Order: sequence, then C-alpha cells, then structure tokens
Amino acid sequence: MSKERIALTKFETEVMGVLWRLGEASVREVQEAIDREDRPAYTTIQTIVQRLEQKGAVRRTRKAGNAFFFEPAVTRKSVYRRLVEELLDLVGGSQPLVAHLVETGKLSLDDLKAIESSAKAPKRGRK
Amino acid sequence: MSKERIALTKFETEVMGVLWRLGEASVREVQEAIDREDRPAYTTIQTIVQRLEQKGAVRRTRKAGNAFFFEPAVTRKSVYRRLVEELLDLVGGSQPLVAHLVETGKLSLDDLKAIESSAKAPKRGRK
DNA sequence: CGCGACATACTACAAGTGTAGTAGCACGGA
DNA sequence: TCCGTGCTACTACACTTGTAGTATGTCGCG
Repeated sequence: MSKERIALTKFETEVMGVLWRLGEASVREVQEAIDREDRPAYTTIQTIVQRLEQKGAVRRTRKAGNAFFFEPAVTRKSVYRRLVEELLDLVGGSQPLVAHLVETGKLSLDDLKAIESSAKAPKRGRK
Repeated sequence: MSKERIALTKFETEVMGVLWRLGEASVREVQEAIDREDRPAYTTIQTIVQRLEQKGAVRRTRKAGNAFFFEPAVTRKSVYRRLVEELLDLVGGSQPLVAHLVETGKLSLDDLKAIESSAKAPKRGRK
C-alpha cells in the first residue's frame, strides 16, 4: 500500500535520511545523527518528526523509557523518485541533467562506465 | 559578474525557463508560453517576474507600447547548478542519482553512451 | 515514594511562496 | 484630444517551512 502521494520538504527529507540509515530512532538519536555546524534544537527535530508522522512518512514503533522510537513508513526510493521527477521537469529530462553533471565535473566518464556495468549486471538485491 | 547567490523557487525557475528559451519576453508572453492545464493568472506571472527582478535574476530591456520586456540576468547553468547541488546533498552524490535514473528507467544505457561520446568530443556549441 | 531529568504535546511566529485582486496610468486608435 | 484597454504597481492572504519555547507528563533512581 501507499503509492505515496507524500511531498516532503528539504529538512524533512534530511530527517528521513537519518531514519533510513538507522532503521529506527528516537528524536534524540535523530538530532544527534544530524551532522551540521548549526544543529537544530531538539524540539525542532521533534516538530519535523511529528509532521512526518502526520504525513504518514514515519510511524511509531516502540517506547523506551519515556521516549518514542520511529521508523520510516515510506521507502527511500519513492521519495527520491519525487525529488528527481521534480528536478527533471525543471531541467527538461534526465539526459540534460546527466550531461550537466558531466560538464560540471560532478560525474566522470568512469562513473558512467561503472554505472553501465552494474546496470547490465543482473543487479543483485532487493527488488 | 554575479557568481549568483540567488535562490529561486520552483515556479520562479519555471518562468526563468521561458525567459531562457525566448531570450526576452513580456509578462504576457511568459504567461502564454506557460503550458499548463491550470494556467496562472496574468498578475500571478507578473508578481513572479517582479520577484525575479528584485532578486536580480531578470532585468528590464525595453518598453513596447506600455509593456516592459525582460531578459534573464543569470545563466541557466548557474541556476541548474544550485538545483542539482541541493538534490545531490539530499540523495548523497551524483553516482547514486544516476544509478537511480537508470534503475527507474528514466535513463537508458544508450543515453549514457551518448553522453559519454558527446563529453569526450570537444563539445561544440554555446559556451 | 518523591524528585529530577528528559520526553511529549501544544503553541507561536516570521519568512517565503503561490495566487490573485484593485487602482490608476499611459499608449494608441478614432 | 479623448477613451478604452491593457499594463504596471501595490496590496492581500492563506499555507508552508524552519525554528523554537512552554507546560505538563512520566520513568527510574535513590
């Protein structure tokens, strides 16, 4: 279920990133996992997590002490898909996008080759 | 000049897209160029153009009749760079991004090859 | 059992964004 | 020259987003 119609903001996506990495985490853990000079306040993270919960992007799992733990309720892939689609609309397709990446040196030809081969190979892993 | 620190919203970027395509346009022309089911009101486009002007992303060129014409004051590339960088931060690099494109079928291996060769070739064209 | 520490739930708020209405001016045709 | 039509300048507004404070609850230690 949930061919998610969910739209996440930049910050929300960042928090999801932590959750995807950790699998499950408390608000405190999320805050500590966020690696930035100017780390947001605990309650800020809390708000974000709450909004994510309302949007159905995370769900509570268990309670330890008086703290809740949360886990992702949407897949990384589905969220990335939205992000990427939005960008593609803006720049006019993936071809131009990748070309831009190569032009600006963000992606080397070797990278491309690497991707090609791993794509050709039966791509083991979660479907 | 202007190693632009400008941040544009989605809609603003869309309007810039029109301007980059047309080179120069009036508000009316921009509105007509926007191809959407639910086309925004004329004054909506006007507001966006005004904000773009304040941000320094467009400038007035001439006046024809009682209407102004505008042209881009920032390059497409510089704007794309920001967009892409933001996305890359979120997804963790261009390699994962392109891999995602290939996986989800947004980009074919042939596309990759095409990009490779055009990148190897001295890339004729507007600089 | 009581207290302190930490968590939660709720509230707040300014800036940014999409969206558009209105008042008034100016250009060009008659 | 006068008028209408279209354009500009200004104003408005609700919703989102990032950011955080406060009040209150509760878990576990001593």
